[in-house]
Amino acid sequence: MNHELRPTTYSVAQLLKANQLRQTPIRQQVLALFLEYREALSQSFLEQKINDADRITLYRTLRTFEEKGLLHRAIDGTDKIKFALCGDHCSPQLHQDYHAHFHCDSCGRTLCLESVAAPVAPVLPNFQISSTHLVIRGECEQCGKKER
Amino acid sequence: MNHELRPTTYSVAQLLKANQLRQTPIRQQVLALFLEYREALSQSFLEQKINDADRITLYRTLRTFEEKGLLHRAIDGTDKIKFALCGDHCSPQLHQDYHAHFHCDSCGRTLCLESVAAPVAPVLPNFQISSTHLVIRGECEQCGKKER
DNA sequence: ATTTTTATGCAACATTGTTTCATTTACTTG
DNA sequence: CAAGTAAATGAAACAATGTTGCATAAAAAT
Repeated sequence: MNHELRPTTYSVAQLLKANQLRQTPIRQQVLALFLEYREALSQSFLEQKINDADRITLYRTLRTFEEKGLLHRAIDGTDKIKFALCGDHCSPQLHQDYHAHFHCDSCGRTLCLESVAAPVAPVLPNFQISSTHLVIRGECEQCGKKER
Repeated sequence: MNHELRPTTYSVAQLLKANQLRQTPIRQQVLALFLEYREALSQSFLEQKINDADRITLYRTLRTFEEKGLLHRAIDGTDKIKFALCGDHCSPQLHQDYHAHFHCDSCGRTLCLESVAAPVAPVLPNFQISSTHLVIRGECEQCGKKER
């Protein structure tokens, strides 16, 4: 293994290898962007960032990552599908999202609020609950500053 | 006014009138379905139920109802947009969803859990919070019964 | 009954989601 | 390190959904 790689690249390669995924340019770039932004990203955002990426490839890359337990869908209340890096508690079988997601109605970004836990599932007789999600909407720090 | 109308139809007319909307067959049928089901409905569902409805008309009807404060979008974690009847606390200016939404991964229905309140917005410094949404996913009562 | 206002449905187009298949590329093995 | 193998990619093609402009039809107002 090449030990001269930069930390980010190193992590990307590590992540791919750990999930038995091939090291391809597209996958590396996609993962690098998720590591860089650390927030939920949409496919259209990735298309803009990686200009030599075919949208079909991107589509499949995201689903492959999801299947492997590397990414999960972030519910943010918009009609756009977004993915976020999974924590260690996610696996191919089960995606668990213990934190809340904040969606900024101004800039459209979706942030993972690691510090805000989604509430424990309330008791619902005869309902089988598999997950709960807390979505918070409003205006983020950055957008609030801009307006002043 | 025709006082021979059935209760449901009566409510529909009332609701349209109260929101300064014209009494048209499509609008009446759409509203009647929301009153009948009392859960979040997608456009495709409505298209199936009202077979003489043009999808563009339905599209605009839903948005018009939303603007008027009659319907709001229900966040259920799927990529499909769903609308639900607003409570009295909604207005054209502000849609407020105080209750949780339950999405059944088996039948795809989205129920408004009037008894489960969405948590109060947590404190997030420098974030302007406009709404919080609690989404619960799993298997509903009906689907659970079927499997046994 | 007539006018005015609004809703409807068609046409048209953009965007997104999704599959199939031939080609290329990454990994494996000798 | 040179095949061979398995998998990823990109092109094509199509479905579904989102969205607007405009002529016509229908509802409300007069």
